[in-house]
Amino acid sequence: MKKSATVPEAVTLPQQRYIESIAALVERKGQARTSDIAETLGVSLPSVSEAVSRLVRLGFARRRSRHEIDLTRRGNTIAAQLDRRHQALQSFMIDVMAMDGRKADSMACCLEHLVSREFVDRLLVLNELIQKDSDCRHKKTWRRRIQRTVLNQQRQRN
Amino acid sequence: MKKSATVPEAVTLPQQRYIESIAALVERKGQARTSDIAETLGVSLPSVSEAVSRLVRLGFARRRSRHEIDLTRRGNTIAAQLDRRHQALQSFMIDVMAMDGRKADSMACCLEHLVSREFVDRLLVLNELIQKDSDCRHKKTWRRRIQRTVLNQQRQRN
DNA sequence: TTTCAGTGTTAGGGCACCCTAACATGATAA
DNA sequence: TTATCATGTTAGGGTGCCCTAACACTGAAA
Repeated sequence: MKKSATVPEAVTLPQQRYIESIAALVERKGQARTSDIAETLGVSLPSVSEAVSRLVRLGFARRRSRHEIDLTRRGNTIAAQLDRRHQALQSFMIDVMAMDGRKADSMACCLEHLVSREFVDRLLVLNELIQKDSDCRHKKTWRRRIQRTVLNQQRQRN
Repeated sequence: MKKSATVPEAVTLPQQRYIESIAALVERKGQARTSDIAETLGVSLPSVSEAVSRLVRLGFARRRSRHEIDLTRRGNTIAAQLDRRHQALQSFMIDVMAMDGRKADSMACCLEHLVSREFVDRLLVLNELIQKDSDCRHKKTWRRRIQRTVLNQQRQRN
């Protein structure tokens, strides 16, 4: 009566990346193939093969034919969540913190996997408040201040 | 002439957690023992034993005696970084987004490992701008607005 | 039909982490 | 001094994730 070694309670971070990648490929090309996933994630074919099998076993993905992989309902739910989080984070970083678009995107790619729903909900409200702040020029001012301060800091460090 | 399997370029996320835990224990009790680390991280003793050996091998930790583990200069640098990031994130979540202290803390614990220096720098400036915004009652207003909106959303979902 | 890219999967290894069981060690009580 | 308990480490196993090498399948030229 031993407790099974590792209960797969949560979808791991790499698994989330695979799910995202499949969702993006299906969206963009209508289908996701092993080699495409490998390419976009910068990983070998066997790694993808193995990971996809795992996702299928866990009920997140499906093999529709030899060359077509897609997501189940559950998989799609996760992909949608990640996308929402990504958008919220990226928008905050770009619009409020004046971060460079590419950096914001890659940062969002990291954080989206960990951020809680509540965090994102709150962030979205904040984004909007700052955006729609009509009687006050804070957004622009702050962006400038943040940008200037950080650039100065970086300059001093070099 | 094969490329060695895995180059340990980056300190992994679990490793960062061990480093943090050691730093906290040294700070609080003057020393870190295997069992204390195991307790604070909720992990078995052998796991700690193994992890500490790894950290020692990688040059982040040191065994000063049978029951004393501490960090090297490199280890301390990482611990300090993590602490700075944690503070910045937590303060943002509590003071700006009106999050509950405990939730903010645990969220910060996740994010601190992934957030870039630049992100933190910018966040700190934003925190200050909102804090010191004397001519404008935004901070309070926004906190209230965020709090109210999110609570409403949550209520509607249940 | 035979052959051969292109695409995937299996086989076989490696490392990080985590666990339970069993063993070692050291300080203190008997 | 011996018995004991607290504290650690070793042994032995699992899973996830990644890789290279070798093998399988399929569709389209030769």
